[in-house]
Amino acid sequence: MGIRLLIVDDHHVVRRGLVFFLKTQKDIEIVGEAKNGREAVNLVKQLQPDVVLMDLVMPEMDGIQATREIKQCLPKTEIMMLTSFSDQDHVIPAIEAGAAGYQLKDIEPDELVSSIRKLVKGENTLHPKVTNHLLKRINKSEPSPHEVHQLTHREKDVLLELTKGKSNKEIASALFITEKTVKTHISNVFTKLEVSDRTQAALYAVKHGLASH
Amino acid sequence: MGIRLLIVDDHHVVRRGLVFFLKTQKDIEIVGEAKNGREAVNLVKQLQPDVVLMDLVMPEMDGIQATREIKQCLPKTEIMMLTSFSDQDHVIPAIEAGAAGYQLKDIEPDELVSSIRKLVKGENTLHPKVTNHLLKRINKSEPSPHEVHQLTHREKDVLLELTKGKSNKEIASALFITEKTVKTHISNVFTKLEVSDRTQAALYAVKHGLASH
DNA sequence: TTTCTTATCAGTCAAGAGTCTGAGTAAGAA
DNA sequence: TTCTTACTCAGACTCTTGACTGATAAGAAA
Repeated sequence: MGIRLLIVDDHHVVRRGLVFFLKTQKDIEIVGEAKNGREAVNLVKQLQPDVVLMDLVMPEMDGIQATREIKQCLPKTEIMMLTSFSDQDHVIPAIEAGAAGYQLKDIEPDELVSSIRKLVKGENTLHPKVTNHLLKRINKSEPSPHEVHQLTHREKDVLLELTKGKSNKEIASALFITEKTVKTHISNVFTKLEVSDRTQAALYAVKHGLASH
Repeated sequence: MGIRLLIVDDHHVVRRGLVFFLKTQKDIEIVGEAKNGREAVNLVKQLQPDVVLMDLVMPEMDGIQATREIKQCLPKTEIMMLTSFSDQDHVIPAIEAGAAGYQLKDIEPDELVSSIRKLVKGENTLHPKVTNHLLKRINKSEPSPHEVHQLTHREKDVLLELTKGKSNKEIASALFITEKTVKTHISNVFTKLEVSDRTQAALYAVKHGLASH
């Protein structure tokens, strides 16, 4: 019996490439392809593959959210992240969402295959860079870069305007409130995000995908 | 005689995928692979391929710079950009650098092949989204988003520190100059980038890939 | 040589940013 | 009802920013 695999990537050429290569492996059976997270979730429910090869950044729904939903419905499905991002801000949420593997796209194809095989045996395979981040994370036991989610609705509104490069006065008139109120919200945002000025807040926001980078 | 093709992409799986697929095409001969711009330039000089399939974002040297250098040495080499970025800030410089084709990675593989064939016949093939940008660009004839390149070396240094969220004082001690000098540089950066404060400058920098986003 | 560019620094000044304290209102939870 | 949270606003105060003017020195280009 082969490994039933679902491929998820928004780029057609990448999917086609993976299919072409993985088809040469006798013990792997590609049961389907999806071009975004939403499609992936639906197809997983329908096809119940053993392993999902999941891209991270995709339109409609990203790989993190898709992983979360898949692990909720069908927790025995193994998710292997395959992406080009190796920074903490992508790695940690992916692992937290339930990905059992995390490989970078510069991986040797042969290694990719062997890590897929390890995955079904219950072994987790992470790229060295990724492992590094995890260790750092555990050692420091950071409060997690999720402060954005602790922002209130209004604070997010203000932050969004801020990331457009607007001044307090401009934000005030955009949201129909006074400059004083804007200042209050912004101060709160700063403490929640643990930054000390608007530039840092704006950079934080675009880095963590809050703004329309 | 087949089309001699060089594949340039920093992701191994992408390269492998393209090779696997393109090998099925009888009139295409893959003469080599490169994993960054610098390798690409060297290999082009050595192998003299007809067409280069070029990724945009790569370590060491990006696709734009590589295209520029290749077109300078061997102008008859046709460059096809194959990337996932369809925004103006990537498209325009690529075209200006001398790329004759620009396709997105979500292209149908068959279409990719046919656009490669068109390329050697001298026909330019651009993705519809890309064409759109070009038309807009011509109509508006914008001053071009290239102000970054007009920055002096020192101004770039300062801007880089700025995009780390540092204050003028912090930038000053990081670069071993006074705060006054930092202010001077920053003011110059603002006028060149046509922004009015540091937040906008920082956002501009990360958007245009100057910082280590 | 002269001119231009770049990098350095200073002084002044107005405006903006950010903090702190305090306070009123509305909605929802306990 | 009471308590809490979110949103709103104000005054006072400090510090940072950014513009403007002007100056010096080194090096490249004309």
